[in-house]
Amino acid sequence: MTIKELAQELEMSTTTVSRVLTGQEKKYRISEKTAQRVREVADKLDFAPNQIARNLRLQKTNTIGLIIPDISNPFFANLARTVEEELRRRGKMVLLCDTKDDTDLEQESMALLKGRKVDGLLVAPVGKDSKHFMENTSLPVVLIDRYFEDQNIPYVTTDNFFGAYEATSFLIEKGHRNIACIQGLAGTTPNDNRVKGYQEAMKTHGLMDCIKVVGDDYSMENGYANTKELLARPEAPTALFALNNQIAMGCMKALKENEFHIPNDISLIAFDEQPLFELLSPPLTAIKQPMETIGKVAVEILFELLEGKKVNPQMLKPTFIERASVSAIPIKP
Amino acid sequence: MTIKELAQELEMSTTTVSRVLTGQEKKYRISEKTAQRVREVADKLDFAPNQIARNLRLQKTNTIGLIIPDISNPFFANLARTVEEELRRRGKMVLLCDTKDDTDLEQESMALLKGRKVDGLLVAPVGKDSKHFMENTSLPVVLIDRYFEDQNIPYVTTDNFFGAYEATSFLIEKGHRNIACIQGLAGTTPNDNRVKGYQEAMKTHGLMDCIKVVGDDYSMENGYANTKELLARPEAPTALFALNNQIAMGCMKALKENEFHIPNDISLIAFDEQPLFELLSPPLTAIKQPMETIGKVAVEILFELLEGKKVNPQMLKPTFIERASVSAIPIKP
DNA sequence: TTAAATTGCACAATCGTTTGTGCAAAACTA
DNA sequence: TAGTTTTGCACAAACGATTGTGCAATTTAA
Repeated sequence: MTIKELAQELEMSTTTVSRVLTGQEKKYRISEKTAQRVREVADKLDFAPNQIARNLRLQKTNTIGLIIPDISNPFFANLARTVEEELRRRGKMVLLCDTKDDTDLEQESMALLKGRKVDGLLVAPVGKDSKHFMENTSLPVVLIDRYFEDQNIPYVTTDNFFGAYEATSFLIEKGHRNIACIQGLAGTTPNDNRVKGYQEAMKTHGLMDCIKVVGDDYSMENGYANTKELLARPEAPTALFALNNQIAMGCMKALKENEFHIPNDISLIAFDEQPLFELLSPPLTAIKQPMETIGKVAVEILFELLEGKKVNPQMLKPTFIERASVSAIPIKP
Repeated sequence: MTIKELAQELEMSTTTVSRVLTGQEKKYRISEKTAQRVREVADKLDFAPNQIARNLRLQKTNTIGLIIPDISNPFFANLARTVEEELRRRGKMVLLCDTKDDTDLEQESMALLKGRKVDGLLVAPVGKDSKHFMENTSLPVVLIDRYFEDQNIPYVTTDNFFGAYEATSFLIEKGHRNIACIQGLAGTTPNDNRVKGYQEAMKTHGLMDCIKVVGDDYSMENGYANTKELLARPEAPTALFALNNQIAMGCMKALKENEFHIPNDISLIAFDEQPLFELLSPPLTAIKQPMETIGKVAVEILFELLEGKKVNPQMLKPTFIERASVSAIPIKP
């Protein structure tokens, strides 16, 4: 059913029908009687305007593209959830693209979404390459989680430095000295800031020489392989700091295989929280990123961008969740 | 840049340009020389046709709506992942709707997506109410996970009866008699079939009188509360069968609080697998649904529907993953 | 050389809306 | 009553693509 057919049914012009249905009856002086009748009949025939045609005419799709590296990672799944909710609340829908941590796919996704004339883009970039972000200046973009320091694209992220600093300090205060940090993708801002937080905490406590950063990927495999390698060293660390949830899972798998028990044989802290962490034996100490807030703020910023306002990047504080995966060890003299 | 401008640049009609760009040059006898030139210039100015306009003209959006109850549940997140991947491979994009287990939101989502003229719908329905599915007969729909027996809508699902039967039998063979089943939303097909599988296994083994089904929701809270209640009974069960991952998590939380140790004090099996289950102490025995296959098959069926073919519902076999959360107990005489 | 067939492209309608503008009829003013 | 203002609605042109059809120009056939 088109507006034309509806107009025919009503024996009036599409113009009038359209104006009533878009709530512009007063602006164009449609009589209340006519307006009533239009609404009534439209309702009865449950007419809904063709969005495609509207989009074409209005040059606006009320659609936002959401590009994330891996929706099966609870971190991003949670993000997607709040983003979808917020956008829907504001009358927009979301086109989802999963880039599988692949820069090419990310680039392709951006092109596809741009071709579909989305009103804006919410991107948790893979992070290694940023040039395609600069080529698409016409489209409002807000970055989430990972961002680019050398570029002027608004972003929302966790204060990764702070979180890592706090966690590392906690380990040190518990008496740990030999703390290994297993990192994710080097070169991406969250990773690098977490590493910096770790390093800074070590330095502050005079443990400059103990700094040990290994790994190169946000994956379980990376956590697994590097933990294995660390355990094989003559001076195995007394504590591990895994820079994301996947890595932490790899750590746990390796520890389990080698029969290293947490926290007696070794301590573990993970960046990123996950519901099951609480239920592990022992429960896993973690740094929780404020996912809900991140999603909400990202949408807010995007809307400000759409309204042509100036916006500022946002850095949100994470929460340190102390659980039983860290043991106190006597400080060696 | 519109096709009109491009045509002006080339000094020819939009007709010709369009025909070349849509690969119909032979059909309409455009000379190879002209075609070449069009492609060249289009490429140089990197022209991309406005999808909205195409959509309107072609009455087709190359977009599929994906409606799921909760993207933050790993089960659905994994589903979303494979669905997105498959659809992209076939040139479609996905509009995501999270219904938060709310029938009203589900209904609203369907209306929104229909208004946006998606080519088809992939829905993991909340499951309590199905009338809105019947009202939208015009749109190809494939149901995932939950479906409606009294209606003729194609679906893809796990063989829930089989999975539950197998798991329950396993417990019985290990010597368990007092096995409690904590269910999800009664009235939804997956739940009911799982319950039936449990019941059938009990009956087959002469344990008709031991059947104990409690609970009413696919949530952690439900698992938690009912476990607490079960433990408080004079005859606490020796094994729990949690009908999904969330419920299982609730069980574990309650068991932990009451200092019931798995598997010595009580055994636990979960319907649904999750990466972390393997890393628990002890690792959790689970029934794994073939998410990848489910996603792929759902997309396949949807495409057959789009091509106007007849399709059949699909029921896929789950995999039983035996781990250490079940203990053998001596059989009482 | 002329008629017929083929080649190469353009005109204009269409998809379903929204909206600037125009024009009667009704209401008001003097 | 004649002129002015207000009211109520419709015409037709966009938005940017695709496509059935028509019509010259060229090639082929006779």
